[in-house]
Parts: sequence; C-alpha cells; structure tokens
Amino acid sequence: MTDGHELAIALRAAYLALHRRSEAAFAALGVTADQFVLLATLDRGDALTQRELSRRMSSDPSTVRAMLVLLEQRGLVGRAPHPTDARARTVALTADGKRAFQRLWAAGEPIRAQMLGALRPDEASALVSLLARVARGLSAESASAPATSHSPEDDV
Amino acid sequence: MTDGHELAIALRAAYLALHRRSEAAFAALGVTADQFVLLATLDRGDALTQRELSRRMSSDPSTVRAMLVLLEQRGLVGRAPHPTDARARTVALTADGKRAFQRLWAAGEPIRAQMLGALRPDEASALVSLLARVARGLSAESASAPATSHSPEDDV
DNA sequence: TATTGTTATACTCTATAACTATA
DNA sequence: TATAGTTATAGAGTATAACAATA
Repeated sequence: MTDGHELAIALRAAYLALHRRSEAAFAALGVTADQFVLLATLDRGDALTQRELSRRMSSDPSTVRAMLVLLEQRGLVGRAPHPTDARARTVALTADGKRAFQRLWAAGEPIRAQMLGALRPDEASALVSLLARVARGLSAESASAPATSHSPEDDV
Repeated sequence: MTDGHELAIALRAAYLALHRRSEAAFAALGVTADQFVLLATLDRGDALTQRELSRRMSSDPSTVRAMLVLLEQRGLVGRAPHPTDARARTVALTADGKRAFQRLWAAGEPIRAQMLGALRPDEASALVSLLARVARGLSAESASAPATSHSPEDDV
C-alpha cells in the first residue's frame, strides 16, 4: 500500500537527483539549474512579463527578479518596456543568451536521455501526466481555489 | 511524444508544489520542509550516523550538519558518540523532537491526502515506482557507477 | 589510506513587507 | 482598488576545500 509520505519522498529524491545532475552539467558554463529553467522558459516563450515568467517557472516574482538581475549582468537576458502596459516589462534572451542556451541545451542532453532511458515511451508519458495531476491537486483545492488573476497579455 | 525536457519540467513543478505546501503547513510550527524530511528520516531510522542520514535524505553531509546544528539548538535532535566507531556520531530525535514530529506529521496529513486524492491507489504505486526508476537512472550509470562506499552500521 | 565529521566560506534561491507607478 | 515591479532584508539550503581524528 502506497502512502502519501512514501510518494513525497520518492518525488523529492527524483527531483533532487535531477537537480544535482543539472547543476553539475551546467556548472562548466557558469549557469545554475534554476537559471537554465528560466532561460529555457524564455527560449520557448519570448517575450514574457516577469510575472508570467515566474508563473511558468512556478517561482516567486521576487525570486525571479533576483535571478534576472544576475542573468542581465551577464548579458544573457534583457528587459524592455511592455508595449501596452507601462507597469510591466518584458524579458527576452539576448543574442548572447540564445547562443549560451544552445550550449546549455546540448550539455543537458545526456540528462534528458538518461531519464527517458529509464522508461518506456508510454511510461514517460504516463509519468508526466501523473506528475501534472499531483501538482494540480497540491496547488488547487483545499480552500475552494480562488480564481486566477487577470494579467496583461503574456506574449507581446 | 514525451521529451525529456517536458518530463524534467513536470517533475520540477510537482516537487515545487509539494515543497511550497509543506513550507506553509510547517511554518506555524517553526520548521521548514527540509527539516521535516530530516526529522521524519530520524523518526523511521533511529539512530543514524550523519553520513547515513545525509544519504537517506539525498543531501550533502555538510548540508545535513548545518541543518542539525539548527535543530539541535532548538532541542529537537541530539547527537551522541557512535558505540563502535569513534569517528562517527549518531543522531536521534529528543523527547521534544518526537513530540514536535507528531504535531508536524498531523500538520502534513492534508498534503499527503491531497496528493493521494489526485490518484487512484494503483496510480500512486505506479508513480512511486516510476520516480524511483528515474532517480536511479539519473544517479547511476553514465560513468560505470563506482561501487557504493562501505560505512559503519547504519542503525545502532 | 580512506572515512567521519568539523570548520570556514560563499552563493543561489527563497520569500515577506513596504514602496512606487500604473491600470 | 488591484496589479507590475522594485527595494531591503533575512534565512535556508547548497556545496567545496582544508583540516582533525579515527579506522
């Protein structure tokens, strides 16, 4: 019989294993695992507001800002005024950032291959789906979930 | 088709959701999510060496030490000389620590219930198994894994 | 020689609260 | 009134390297 604690510990162990391997793989390029996630999110959704970026990364906006400051100093990302909302700023990869991300993506390839190699294709797909349900179950409910807030357009 | 990046992001999102809910649930009791994991590990395997504790938590020994110092200051854990290995120290919950853990365990119950509530029993069990395979795939291999080191007996 | 644990150190992520500017 | 972002601040976890004591 599987209890919740066992599931929590298994989830933690798998994530930490992934995180450590990622830190090691990206360290030579001077980027942390979380910074890689940020860059990858930008690569897929250019250009996002900081708020939308933080939502997609499931990180706090002020955490994301701290990360952006570091990445901006290194010239990997740039921020520009939002075209229609003067409060907001859009974030995007710079040319340097795009080149760096290509190298990072390649450096992460063995990790992705290793994860997939431990699973059959149908298992990988099932795992993603189960994880999504767990995540959804954990964030919503429990307090008759408040409606998601309105925000300026994500992509510009 | 499920790619490795998608899996990595889903794993991260699920873990972070769990971590945040845990931080919130345990904050009123003055304990972090990671400290809860440490206490739970001790509750199940009294008394461990620091090294074995760090292994079971998949954390770095020096990280675990930093956590132990904090928990020892608050009287939740105690360290004693190892009975047969003078280099090692065993860690265990104090009486206060055991009482605190009981409250923490109760505070975490809604989280465990919510995770399990999102899954059928067979799915929960399958998820644990898939996560374990991913974790194993990520830590071993890749460099013809070195043998695990020998260590003094885990339990005293 | 290898291992347990300690110490010193540094950095990233994390998050809260108070604040400004804009919607 | 609510939202986007900034600032200040604090703390936790993370990890490396050098070291002592012991196996």
